[in-house]
Amino acid sequence: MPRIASPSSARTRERVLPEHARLHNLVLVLRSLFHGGAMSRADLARATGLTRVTTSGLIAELIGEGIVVEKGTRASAGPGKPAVLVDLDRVGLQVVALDLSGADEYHGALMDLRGAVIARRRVRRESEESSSQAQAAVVGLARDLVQAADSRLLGVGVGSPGVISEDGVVLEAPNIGWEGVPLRQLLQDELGVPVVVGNDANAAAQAEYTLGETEPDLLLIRVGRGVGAGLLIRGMLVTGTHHAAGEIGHVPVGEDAPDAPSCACGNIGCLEAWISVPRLTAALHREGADREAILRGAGARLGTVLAPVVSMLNLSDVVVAASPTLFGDIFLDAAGENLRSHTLGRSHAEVRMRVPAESEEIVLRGALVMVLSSELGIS
Amino acid sequence: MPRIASPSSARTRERVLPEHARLHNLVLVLRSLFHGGAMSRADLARATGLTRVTTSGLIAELIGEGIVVEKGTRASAGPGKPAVLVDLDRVGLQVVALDLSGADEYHGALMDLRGAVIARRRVRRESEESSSQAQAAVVGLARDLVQAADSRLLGVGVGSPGVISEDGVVLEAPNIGWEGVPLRQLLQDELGVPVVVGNDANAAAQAEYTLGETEPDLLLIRVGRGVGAGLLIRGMLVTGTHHAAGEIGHVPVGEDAPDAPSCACGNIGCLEAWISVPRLTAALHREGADREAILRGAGARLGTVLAPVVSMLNLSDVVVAASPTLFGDIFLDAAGENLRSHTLGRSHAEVRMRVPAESEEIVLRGALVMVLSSELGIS
DNA sequence: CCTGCTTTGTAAGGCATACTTACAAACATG
DNA sequence: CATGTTTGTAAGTATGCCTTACAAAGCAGG
Repeated sequence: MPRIASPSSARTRERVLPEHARLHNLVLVLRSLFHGGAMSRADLARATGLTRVTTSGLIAELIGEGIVVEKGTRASAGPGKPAVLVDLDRVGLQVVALDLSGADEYHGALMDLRGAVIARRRVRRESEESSSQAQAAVVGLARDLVQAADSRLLGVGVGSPGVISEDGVVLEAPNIGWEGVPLRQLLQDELGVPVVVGNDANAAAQAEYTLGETEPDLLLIRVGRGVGAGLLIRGMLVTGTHHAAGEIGHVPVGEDAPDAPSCACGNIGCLEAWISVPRLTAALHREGADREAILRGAGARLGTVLAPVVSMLNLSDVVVAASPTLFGDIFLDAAGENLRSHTLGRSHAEVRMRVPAESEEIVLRGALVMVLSSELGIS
Repeated sequence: MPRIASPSSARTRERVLPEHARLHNLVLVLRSLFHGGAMSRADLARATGLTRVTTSGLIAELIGEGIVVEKGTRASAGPGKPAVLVDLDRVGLQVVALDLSGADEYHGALMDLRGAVIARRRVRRESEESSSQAQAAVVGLARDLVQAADSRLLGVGVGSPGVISEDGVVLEAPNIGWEGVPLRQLLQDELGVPVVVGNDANAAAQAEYTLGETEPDLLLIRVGRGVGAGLLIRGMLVTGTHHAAGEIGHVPVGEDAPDAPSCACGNIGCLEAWISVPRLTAALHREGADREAILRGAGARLGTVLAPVVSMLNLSDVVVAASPTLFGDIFLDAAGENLRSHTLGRSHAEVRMRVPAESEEIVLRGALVMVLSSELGIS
């Protein structure tokens, strides 16, 4: 069962052989099926531009690999031979998804390609966990879910906080206490299935893009213990020169304000110090706190930091994935207002700020998408 | 003479046929030649991974089209049959490049592929020029230079201020008074050669990337009458949802400062109001002005605006293309200091701020690169 | 009911592309 | 001067998509 080309390998600066063309076209068929749903070979041919003959050949290969299945004939809607529907095996293929970004637990699920959860596990994080203890906990969680699979397992996807290299090495994740942990290799050796590891905010952005209906340029902000962001440009993840794209928690904002908070990093007025969940919660519990004013203020700080980014990238879609109790309409409206007032100029920029659907599961869904992308080329 | 595939057409979501593969490999050969200089067919085969046989075939086609020429045998450096060097016809192929971003003139040049200027023309802009007068002036400038070509002309590249769509329509360019001018189509109809039109800052960024030795992620800031930026991520231009990426002139910064300037757009503290050439010049000529303090202050404003962008994208290379008399070391150091102090956190970010080589000609060189990219796939 | 039309899916043969193998040409070196 | 090395090309093979042709299976109208 050869791994289908990832889209990045198609955009590469390397020579193209006939077999590469076929891989590209296979991915094209898979994408069409994933986003278009069950359809006939003839439908697929029209969707991809390939001929019926070629499409049939590709589908035959995919059926042979167990990725695509026939779904019976379509209730005929006109003249002609009735079509046989084919589709991705959305329930027969399974993926293990891990979300390591929780404040006090590791969360994982066994899912099918629809994102339906077949099994779920949570592992509490110990308060003073060592790096290797954390690794053992994550490996155990993954193994448990891999063993729960009762059908073909495509792979394991992991969304982790921190800075993560392209080959799945966690370069630094202070929240977990990791530094230079080759998590992907480690899990793959332990489990014997393909593993892909990525930053949690990046995973969430990919989930929103692939599973939702969004612009190809998409910014997703995640607020938890820290503040992180995932950014897609033309559907492609922006990783940055040192894999640290999206690390905006320590940009100072309003650092001259009288109430500017000091940050754990030593600076004053870091975005994280204004709006992270612990800091915001603490501010709200202070004596005589004006809840709405505090939330509005926090939202405004986020808007101010995002304004240059949104202007520079000409974004129109900003998603805030965070606990809705804190980051609800008050916060979001303030952020949006401030963002718009700071980006107006003569631009047509109509920035939309919104909350993602099912934000609770968004990192798990992102981990699923990462596997779909690396194993099947779907994005 | 078929137009060679642009790299963007290779990354498309369309089916791949054998001929597309060949086009891709042709581009690969051209890129290797462009960046590697004259070499033998065998060298090229090693550089691209293609076989000598295939490489010879591709080169034969390129020689047939007059894009590549043989440059004689190499002074032998070892045993074996001496190699015949081939190279892009760097002096026999010409390009017309236009820079419309000047404050009081349109500037154009006939160049060879090395960027050497063969002919140069400047057209003064009238102070109260209408849209159609400006169009006529640009068409005349282009025609003049096209007629000056004494060898094969690859095409015409235009770097223009303003917001420009992918198909070369100037959606809005307040400085020139254009709105919805289909400049690419217009010039192509008039001149009968391929034309490509792009934003001036984007052109400059492409010049720096393709002609210099930079990271694939690159931000270039242009300061003139306004402030604009060109951004490359993985060597690909970021255009934004409405083609307005890089329009950062009207992001407010330090708007609460006592000396915050008001902007023509009606807001207060727009970046452009702090650092644009006219505004900065005016500030320096004010009674009792402290030149260094003003320049440092302006630089700091730029650094503050860029900090969220640099953090979000994890950039390491920021280029400032502007008049060196105003935007020299004082300005640049202040910008860099402020940028670093606003992005430090725990990131390894070593942001380098620098001035491009030959910044006077950078838009012309960018226009050249745009033609190379669209006609030959070189980037 | 039957013929004709439409659509689906497959089979056979052709074209394009890159690869492998083989070889001639030209030069350096011992 | 023979040998080995490198370059560049020729001939044949493998892969992949295309075009053309056709069987299968249904609807529609006479």
